[in-house]
Amino acid sequence: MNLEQLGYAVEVAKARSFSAASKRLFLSQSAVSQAVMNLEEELGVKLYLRTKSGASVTPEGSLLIAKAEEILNKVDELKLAARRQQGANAAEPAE
Amino acid sequence: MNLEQLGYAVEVAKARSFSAASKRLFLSQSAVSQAVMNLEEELGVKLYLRTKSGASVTPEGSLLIAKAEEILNKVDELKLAARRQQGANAAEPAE
DNA sequence: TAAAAATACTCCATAGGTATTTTAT
DNA sequence: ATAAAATACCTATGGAGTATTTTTA
Repeated sequence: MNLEQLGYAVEVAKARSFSAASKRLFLSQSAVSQAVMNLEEELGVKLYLRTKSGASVTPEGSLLIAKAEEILNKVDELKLAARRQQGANAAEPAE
Repeated sequence: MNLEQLGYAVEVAKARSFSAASKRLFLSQSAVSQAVMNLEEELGVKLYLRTKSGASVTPEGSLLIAKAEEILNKVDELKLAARRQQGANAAEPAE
């Protein structure tokens, strides 16, 4: 499992389509498909129902997608906190 | 940034040493050193003070390490939730 | 049959290993 | 001098691309 996979999975859920998600992510459809498939395989859970008109999140998937979003939010928090630390250090040269 | 890096960083913080952490993680000292250095570079924050007797978390690092642990906990939650979904599906063959 | 998704390859980036060098007591 | 960490270099794995095939409404 990795953070990219989680991000792609969340984007597919939002876009309700692999190809649409891949455009939003500036990736190929194949990259998104493979990444999400690997994630599904690793988790042992089918996250989406694939249809001609796109992809819809399965009932089992929705909980997991929600948790993936929480993780990604925490990662953003971490990055923001790091940037604040940087700034704090730069502002206090001699401590 | 990736989840392995965060895991290594947390382990180094706990072990207060790169080489000790690498043993716990069943990795080489070099792998842990490189991974954590890359993380520090990406975040722009020095997470540890390196000394002969090991590594201690910097004041700026401690907040970030705590956030890393939160992320890893959420990831564990996700994995657990996935396992529960698997079991639930297996138990309900025809729905 | 036409859209969306999956597959088959190829290439490249990077994670991790071993061996070695640098650093700090 | 020595223990810990950093660096150099190499290999293998896997992520992403293009081209193609398979699926399904």
